[in-house]
Formats: sequence, C-alpha cells, structure tokens
Amino acid sequence: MQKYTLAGEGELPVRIAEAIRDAIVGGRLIVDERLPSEQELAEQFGVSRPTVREALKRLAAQSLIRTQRGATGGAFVNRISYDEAAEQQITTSTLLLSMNAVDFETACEARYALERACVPFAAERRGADHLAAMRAEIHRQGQPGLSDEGFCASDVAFHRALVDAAGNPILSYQLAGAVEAMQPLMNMITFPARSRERIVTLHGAIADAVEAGRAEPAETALAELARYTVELAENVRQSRRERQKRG
Amino acid sequence: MQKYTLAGEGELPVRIAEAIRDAIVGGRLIVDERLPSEQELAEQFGVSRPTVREALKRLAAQSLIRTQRGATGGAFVNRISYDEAAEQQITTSTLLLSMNAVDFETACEARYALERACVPFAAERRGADHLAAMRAEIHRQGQPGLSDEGFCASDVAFHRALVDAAGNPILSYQLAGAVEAMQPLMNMITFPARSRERIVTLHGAIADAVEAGRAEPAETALAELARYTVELAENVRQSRRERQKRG
DNA sequence: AACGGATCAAATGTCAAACAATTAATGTCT
DNA sequence: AGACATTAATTGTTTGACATTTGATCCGTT
Repeated sequence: MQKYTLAGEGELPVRIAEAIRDAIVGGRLIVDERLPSEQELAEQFGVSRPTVREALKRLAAQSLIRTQRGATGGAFVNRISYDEAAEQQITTSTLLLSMNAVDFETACEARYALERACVPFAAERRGADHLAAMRAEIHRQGQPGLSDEGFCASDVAFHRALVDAAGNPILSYQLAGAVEAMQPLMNMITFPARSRERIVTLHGAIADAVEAGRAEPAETALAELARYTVELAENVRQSRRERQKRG
Repeated sequence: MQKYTLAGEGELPVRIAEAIRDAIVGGRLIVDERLPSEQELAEQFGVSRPTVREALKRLAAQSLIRTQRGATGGAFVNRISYDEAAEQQITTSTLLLSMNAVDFETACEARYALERACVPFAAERRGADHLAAMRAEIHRQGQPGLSDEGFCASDVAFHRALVDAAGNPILSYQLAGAVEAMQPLMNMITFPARSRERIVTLHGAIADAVEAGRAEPAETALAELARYTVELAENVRQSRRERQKRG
C-alpha cells in the first residue's frame, strides 16, 4: 500500500516531511505506529538516508514523531500532549513578541482580554485546588524582599491558576502561550512596594469574586489590572526617557 | 568571541540547535544576521557537517532561521512573521485536537470564549473593511447551493474578520489558531437550510452590534451561537448513533 | 565609459558507504 | 528456570564526494 506520495516541488526533505505529516493528519498513520526504518523510507522515496533523516528531524522538531534507538527502535507517531503543544506555542509566541517590536500596550491588552474570557467558567467551576494556588501566590506576592523577577513569576503562576480554574484544557493551552510569552516584557517593569500592594489587592478581589462564583467583579478587577499594568509600563518608559535626556 | 556553548547531554543536533536558539533569543544573534557556514559551524562545535545540518533543519522547521543557496547564501536569523507564527500554531492546535479526543463541546466553548474577548475592541474600533468582509461572508452563507464545507469555510472567514476588527495583531494571531484548528471538527457537522438560517441571523446580529459599537448584544449573540453549535453537533452524534444501532 | 554575458567561487543540497552506540530479542550455560 | 553473553536491527555520527544554485567578478563589445 502506498502510504506516502511525494508532491509539489522544492527541497526533498521538506516534501518528504510533508508527505509523512499528511499521512499522520490524514489518519493513514496512527498514534504510536512505527514508521519504516530510515533505510526503507529512503528506498520508498528514492532518496538517500541522510535526506530521510532530515525529514524525520523536521517532524521531530514539531513533536510529530519521536525516535528510539536500538533493536526495536525507529520513528513512532507521537501523541502530542498539551504540555508539548503549550511548550511549542510559548517559544513561538515569545519569539514573535521579541522580534516584532510589539508594543507593551498591545500585548497587555491581548493577554488580559484572553484571560477575561476564562473568568465566567472559572467562577462557575473553580475547585479548591485552584483557589488555594491563587491564594498562595497572592501571599507570596505580599512578602517583602521578593525580587521583581520573583514577583513576575508569581504573577504568572497566579494567572495560570486562574486560567486553569476554568477547567477547559483547550483554554489553558491557548492561554499558556499568551501569558508566558508576556513574561520577558513584564520583567522590564519594576514593581515598587506601592505598586505591588495595588496589584495584590486586585488579585485578592479576583480570587474573592471567583470563590463567590461571581464573574462580573472578577472581570472588572482584571480590566483594572490591565489598565494599571499599562500605566506602570508607561511610567518606566517615561523615567527611562528622562534619564536618557539628562545623562 | 564564543557565541555558542554546548550544554547538557543528549543528541548532538538537539544540543547544537538549542545553543543556536539560545543565541538568538538571547540577542547574541540578531535578525537577518548570517550564521557561519555549515562547515565553520561544524568546526566550531567539533562535529561533522551533517550533524550541524540536522541542527539547522530543526531550527528551520521552527522558522527560527531560513537558508539560502548560492554564493552569498547561508543560514540567516529569521524575523518570524505573524503569518508564519499563526501557521505553526494552527498545525500544532489541529494536531492536538485530532489526536487527543477533545470533545466538541470543550473545543467549542474555548473558541467562542476567546472570540468573546475580542468583541469589546471590535465594537470600539471596527473599520469599514472588516465590516464589509463580515457582511460579504454573511451574504455568501445565505446562498443556496453552498456546500457544507463552503459554509464552514465562510464561517471561519466571518469569525476571522470579527477577530481582526479588534485591531490587535496579537489577538488575531492567537485566535487564528483556535478558530482554524476547529475547522476539521466543524466539518463533521451537516448544516441543513434551517440551521444555516439561524446561524446567518446570529451572524447578522453580531455584525449589527459591532457596527453600532455595542459590545454587549454581540457577546450575547456569540454565546447563543456557541450554544447552538454544540446543539447541532449533539444532533449529528445522536443520529449517527441511531443509524449505527439500526444498520 | 557603460552594458551584457561568460566564468568563477562559495555555499547549500544530495548522495554513498562506513563505523559507533544502543537496545531488545535470542541463545546458551549453569 | 534463571542469569548472562551474543547477536541483530536500528538510529547516531563521521568522512568524502559530487550536484546545484547564485551572486560576484572579469572581460569583451558597443
């Protein structure tokens, strides 16, 4: 049976990778099925083994297959997990943000808007574990002596808990990329004690609202948090400009 | 100057790819900068050229670099575009959904929730072009003789226009993955004339609300659309079960 | 002097053949 | 029957070579 058909034009490894990928998404190769050995694939496609290898490596880079050495080794169709998918999305999003001069306001708006989408479900389905995680992060954020980066990391953890509370793995996966990718941008902000206090208060309001099963006040607090974060970033930018003008 | 440091353990190409990727995200390699030739890289890392090639191909598969043949060719750091990033996210999301038995309801909930996040901005900033695109798709959806797949495609186009109307490229990019990845699932639904009529009506309500700059009715219509879509899928599943029992 | 085309050189793309490393199955000895 | 060495299959890696592409250079013509 002909499982793969080489089509189009361009570099061989790319076309081979596409052929195999199509076989996977088209269901002709099912999860955990073993692909032919590199040697056999090379013969089937009429190319050399290094060429096949490059194709397989492309697929491995996208987590579509995994390879195993040894007697019963080979390439296997990989069931991509939420974690793997999220991981990939985070690297892609991070690169996209860092290389395209996305202004902080746009990224921030996107992030909090997406989070807002989770709130109604979080308020409806929140479990004790997620609430506890949120409270724990809030407590950490109030600790004096916490570094700015530590504060940022805790902020991310808080928002991940909020998103996970919605109990929708697809939402969690999609949001992970948006939230995590923002972290490098957030790390440029300094959080003096007064700002932290304000943020912790808002986080508390969100946790309270979610615990009470009320979406609306949580959405309001989230919107305020978005506004305040943008304001903080604006301050940092302004003071940096002034320092540059002087020095 | 030492730009790359090989760390950790495991397969050489993976470690080399990581070293180069870290150099890119760490800013030691800037956009459009040319990497050393494969030969030079091989010498620097103390490995053979095919090994370096595999590493480069991994990076190329993630759109981190692009390669050019010829005299002035080589590998260049790639500025990843929104389209490329979205493309990758779509394939990842599609695979995730198809391989993890995600139930339609969960995926649908996620999709419409994320779309809802865009609505306030769309209502605020909608441009004539986006509104026109939405109207055009609504008109197409009303045409008799349109295939189910054509209807689905138009549905996707409508929602993309809605998302783009929010005028936030990050949101558009994030949503593209969620909306497009749903299409294979949506394609399993059949859309009889009566269902289409209902959907077109809701689409019209969304377009009207956005045009009027009112977010709330658009969100309501979107929620109703989500509910109705899940209902349609449920019907398909039920009739399929009955057919199976009989035949 | 400016334009056009042939040549060249550098780089990636591809191939071939081999050896190393790993791993599970097989077979053998106790 | 169980422990241990052997073996075979497969991927990982190296070496060396040739093909292809493409910009740059040189040279002759106008």
